[in-house]
Amino acid sequence: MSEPSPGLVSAAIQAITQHIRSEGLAPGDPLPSEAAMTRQLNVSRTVVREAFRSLSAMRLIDMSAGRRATVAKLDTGAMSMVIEHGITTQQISVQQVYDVRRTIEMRTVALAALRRTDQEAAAISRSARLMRENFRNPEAVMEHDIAFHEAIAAASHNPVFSLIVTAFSGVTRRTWVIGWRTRSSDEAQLKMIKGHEDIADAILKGDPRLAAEHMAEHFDKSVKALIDAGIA
Amino acid sequence: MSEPSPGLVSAAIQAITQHIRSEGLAPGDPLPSEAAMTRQLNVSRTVVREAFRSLSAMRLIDMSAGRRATVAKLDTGAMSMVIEHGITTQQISVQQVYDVRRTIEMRTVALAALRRTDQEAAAISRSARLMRENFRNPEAVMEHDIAFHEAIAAASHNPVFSLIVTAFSGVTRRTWVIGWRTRSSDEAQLKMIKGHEDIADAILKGDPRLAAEHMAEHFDKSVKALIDAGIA
DNA sequence: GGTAGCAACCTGTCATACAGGCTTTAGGGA
DNA sequence: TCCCTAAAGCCTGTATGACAGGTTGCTACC
Repeated sequence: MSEPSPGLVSAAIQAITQHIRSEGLAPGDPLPSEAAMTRQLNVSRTVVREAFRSLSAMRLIDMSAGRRATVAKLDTGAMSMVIEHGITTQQISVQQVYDVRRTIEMRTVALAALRRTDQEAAAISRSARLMRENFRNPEAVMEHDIAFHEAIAAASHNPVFSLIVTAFSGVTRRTWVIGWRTRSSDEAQLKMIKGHEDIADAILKGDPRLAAEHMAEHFDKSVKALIDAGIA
Repeated sequence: MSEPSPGLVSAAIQAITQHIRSEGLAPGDPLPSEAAMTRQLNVSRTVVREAFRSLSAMRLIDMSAGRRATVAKLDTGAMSMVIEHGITTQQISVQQVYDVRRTIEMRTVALAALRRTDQEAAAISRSARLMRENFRNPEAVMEHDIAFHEAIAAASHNPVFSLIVTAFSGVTRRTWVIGWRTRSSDEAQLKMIKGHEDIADAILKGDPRLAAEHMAEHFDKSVKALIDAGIA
């Protein structure tokens, strides 16, 4: 991927990912030690370390002192960093993120309705219930809200959806409270929570169309709330 | 984002991203030098360098010899690495990627039909035309195919969509030829190219519904081709 | 006033050193 | 013989110093 940007570190990164590929390594499998890689590539340990560290920052590998680096399980680390970077440098707007979320979650919710296990349906319902039970504590409501959406993505049984949805959670944490505040009355806030319960019920019933409808409504109201609050 | 994984490097990464945020830096703006960061954080240059290098690997910053690091424009580098990692370690399947692509591109194509400039519409049509003109050269067809989808994402005027679509391009490059081969006859191959032209025309006409329909058809046939080829 | 060249700064890479975590193994005790 | 302990040997985390080569800005000369 991308040109061999002139640099030993980039080459080392390629070599490591190439090693994972050619050896067919799975998550948890150990990688060569830094010393071994140093000899193999004939570069200094500095270069090899920077390569390992870069992959670790992207969460493609796990590093810890004393142990060799291992292949990592799929993790949203890098993706959320990219999204957050885009937001903080104003290259993407919160509204644009919500449009993407809406697009994706209209699908995850439908898939969840079709594929969810009973356990997954229960987890989704539980998050919705916890939103209501904690509704005097915005922080808690937010966390259950986020968990709700991630649980739906997980129930879609497509880890790529989970990856993307989870990557957006960081942005959500920074803007959620704004939307909450625009729902100034208890009534408005409870209505928003009701929306989540409706989604959970539709998933429980296994009705993808209904679930998608409720999800669409939820997003439309959320975006409206953000716009009312002046988020460009 | 994520726990302060015990480590000076992680702390340094946080400090740098925090600096970008608090100073409100925009793409192209320079970051502190390694030496400055070394003093500020009171750690060795080794640590600071690994932090910078990690951010550079994620394409959040640009580094080059002699110059200070600068804030980077939005780039798909990290995301495509994550996706490729998921594929090569068999944590996600090609079919799952296609499902996500279908979901997203059904939206980008509709947005493109509504928002595209004349220039963007022309670029999309051109890619489709180049597919036909080069159709004896699979490699070229593939590249124009990829460019076609990226152009549509760009015309959606939502960089997050572009980011995601482009992140998938690497996977496409590895599997595209498989789908092409299952279309064994010239007729079948030209039919697939016709599908792209239909999409381009719908975008040109500004008909989002028609564009989405053609896109759906395109993906359904592509997925079918992959399944026929035995891609799990 | 303009320009060439030098000085200062910056990143890229290397070598070395040492602290501290982990694993394995050898040895001793039961 | 078996188990348990402790030391040895790898391994990563961090620090320091050095030098090459690129970049930039300033200075002094023309």
